[in-house]
Amino acid sequence: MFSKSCEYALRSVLFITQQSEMGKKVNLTAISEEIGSPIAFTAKILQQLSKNDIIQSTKGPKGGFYIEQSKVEEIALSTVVQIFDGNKLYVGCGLGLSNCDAANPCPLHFKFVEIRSQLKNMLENNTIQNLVEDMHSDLLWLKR
Amino acid sequence: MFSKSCEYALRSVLFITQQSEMGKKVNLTAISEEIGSPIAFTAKILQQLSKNDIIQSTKGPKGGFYIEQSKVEEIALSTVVQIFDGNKLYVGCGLGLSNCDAANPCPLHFKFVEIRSQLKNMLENNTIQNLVEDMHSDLLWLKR
DNA sequence: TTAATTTCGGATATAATTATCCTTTATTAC
DNA sequence: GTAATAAAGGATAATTATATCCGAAATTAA
Repeated sequence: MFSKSCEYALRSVLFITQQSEMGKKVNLTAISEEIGSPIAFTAKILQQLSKNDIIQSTKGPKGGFYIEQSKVEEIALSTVVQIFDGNKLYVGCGLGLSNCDAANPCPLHFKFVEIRSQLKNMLENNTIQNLVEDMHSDLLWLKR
Repeated sequence: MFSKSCEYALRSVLFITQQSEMGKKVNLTAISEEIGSPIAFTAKILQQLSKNDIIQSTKGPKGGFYIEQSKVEEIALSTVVQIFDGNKLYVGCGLGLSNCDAANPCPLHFKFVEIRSQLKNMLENNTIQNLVEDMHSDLLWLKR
């Protein structure tokens, strides 16, 4: 459904948010261990998240990654997904036809439209905050 | 959503079905031209479909691919998707966590479960026949 | 039997994704 | 200022998905 990059990004963001809420910065090593992702690859993901202004970072000792509360409240999951996977997930034809749309639908068109719009809505209507709220009951689930 | 292989497979099956209903076999060249797919790659897809007993084939002049009416009526889209993409589409955690399930859910778990089950149901509850019925009004949509 | 047509199957090539390695830059503490 | 820590960024490697090529096998028609 999502690319590995996107999955790692979402998990990283959730972990960073959890730690930021406790006033803690986290470094690359801690993140990749916590979310069970390859460390060097995760570094690239975090760079992307940082460049796209989802998370913040500071270099040097006591440095690491963190996220501002305003971002936590404002940023939807769709924003993160967009950065890594674009909009291919909920845009385009289920059969891969480039000229398929409502006016000229392939046989699967309308069946897909509803499912995709639900997925889109889910990602657009849930902020990072919404997810982290659900996390508090169980802190173990980020490990793979 | 689906892999290229899976998309080509679904489109091939639809075209073959359409032609089989008119009593015609179709060869590789015709299929790849009709559905707009790379010819040699499509050959591999058709081999897979044939080995998995979705479609039939005969070699030699006047040979080609066709599909039995019983298959058209019985085979669900999920069967084709399963062959090429396995069940990764509607199974497993949205965040890629291996130990995520209803008993130990990640934050996205229940939000994904419903969307995925809809997708699963859509693929399981629609036979090739169902799709081809929708095709008759417009024969052009398979071209990409 | 020969030639033409068509699928089958193995080997290989290309592209995209995932992943690693290493050097540079910034920051902190001493 | 030196050493340690940590992110940033460039180069490269490994893996998977996508795609091509070519010869073999089967079938048909003449």
